[in-house]
Amino acid sequence: MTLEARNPDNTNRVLMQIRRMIDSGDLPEHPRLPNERELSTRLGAGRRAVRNALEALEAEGLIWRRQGKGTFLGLPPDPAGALVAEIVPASDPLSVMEARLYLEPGLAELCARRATGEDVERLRALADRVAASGDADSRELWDGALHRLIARIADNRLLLTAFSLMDEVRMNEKWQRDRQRARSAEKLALYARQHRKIIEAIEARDGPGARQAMTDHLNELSGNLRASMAEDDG
Amino acid sequence: MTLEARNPDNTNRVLMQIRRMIDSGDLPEHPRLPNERELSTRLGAGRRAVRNALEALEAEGLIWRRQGKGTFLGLPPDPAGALVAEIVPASDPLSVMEARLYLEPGLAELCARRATGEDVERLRALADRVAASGDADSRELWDGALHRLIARIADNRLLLTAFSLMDEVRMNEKWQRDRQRARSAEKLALYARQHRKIIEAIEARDGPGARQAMTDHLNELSGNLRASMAEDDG
DNA sequence: GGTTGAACCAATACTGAAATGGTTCAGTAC
DNA sequence: GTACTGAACCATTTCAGTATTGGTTCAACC
Repeated sequence: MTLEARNPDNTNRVLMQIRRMIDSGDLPEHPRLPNERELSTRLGAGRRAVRNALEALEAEGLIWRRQGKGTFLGLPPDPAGALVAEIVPASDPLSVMEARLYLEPGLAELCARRATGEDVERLRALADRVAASGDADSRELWDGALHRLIARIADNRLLLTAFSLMDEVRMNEKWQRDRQRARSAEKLALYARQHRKIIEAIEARDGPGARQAMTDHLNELSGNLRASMAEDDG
Repeated sequence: MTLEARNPDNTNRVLMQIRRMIDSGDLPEHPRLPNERELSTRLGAGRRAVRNALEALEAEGLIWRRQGKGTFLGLPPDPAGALVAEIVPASDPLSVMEARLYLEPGLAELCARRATGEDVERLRALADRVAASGDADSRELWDGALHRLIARIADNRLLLTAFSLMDEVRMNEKWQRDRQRARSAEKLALYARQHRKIIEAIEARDGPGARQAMTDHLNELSGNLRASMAEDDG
């Protein structure tokens, strides 16, 4: 045998193909990528080439992998998440939004103090994915990853756990997730601008600016949530 | 057949027998009791009688039961405790103080918005207790109660859970509790003034003022902590 | 150097049987 | 009616065995 064994730049070819898969977002089981063996056969490359490509994507913070589990889009879950889920209190959408308003601006401020250049690159990559996402599911995925990365970069274990607490509740309350979805292209463009502004302040090490930008962003989300709830009541 | 079906006070007899088992402590797998069916046959009673006895013991807090799991001596495991246990080794006094600085000012602001006249009275009573305490232990106790009440009045379950988490971690960091103790009468007087200022802002429904007053207070505590740590290093 | 294919390792998920507390019901004895 | 027994069934959890998946190593090929 010894079919084709040479494809000098297969790693890069596969990398770009997987990048396209991520961009288009058409995955059989959405947040999860096909396993390495299947990617290998489907893309006509060795498993080594596939793994090289995945390693690059993981370094960029676009995917995460776990032995025995699989490869997934976004950021890895907080290790304390399982424990956190045990104590999440029941909350209504408005109080969850209130908690976000009181937690995340502070996290953005700390993030601005502590982010490295590499961190900023990752934040940008995630913000780009939010903007490039065609469907609401992908947007939600990447938006969640962006906010979580800010919380992680803030680098305070207790505050990160508090964030996870809030995030768990938010994820569990599926009934109201639709409400937080942008209803128009204008809103989407606004969110993209707000994300950019937050990241720019972080890059400039402007803590108060990052805090303010995050506050503005969440106030916008909060307003939309209230409007959507009032709409249903009326 | 229909052997003995009457044992008019079987529940009580079984209850006492199980009590003896617990007292003597000779259980095959120690913290765990034999399952209900086995107890039933071994003690010559119906399962109903055994369950009645176990219900009484559970109400007393001597045992706890979980479907599919078993019956065990002592109190049920506390999920929050497990979370705290995981966070404590990964956190140092400064990061806990940082979390306080990012959580409590917001709680004070919410508190100012939501406190009733009765709430303010209770806050004042606690602040008086702090000021009147003669020893460091009781000061710590009442000071903790004051800050916790502010968090409760803020009336957001998520933020309250986050605060409780932080509070428990703080309590668990025994190695550094001495450091946070005021070292002089001047400091004590300053803390008393700061507490008063926080409560006055809350009473005046001045959210930003309460936030600022709490920030000032925590910054003072933070400065003392740093000074005490630098002292030990030098 | 990079690539391929194959095998093996280690962590995780999955499946099905068994164990366990929770519940209901008919029957029995007082 | 009240209390107890026995049996059946339900819901949750555990456990053991299997399959899946990423992680690693190796020989061979260009």
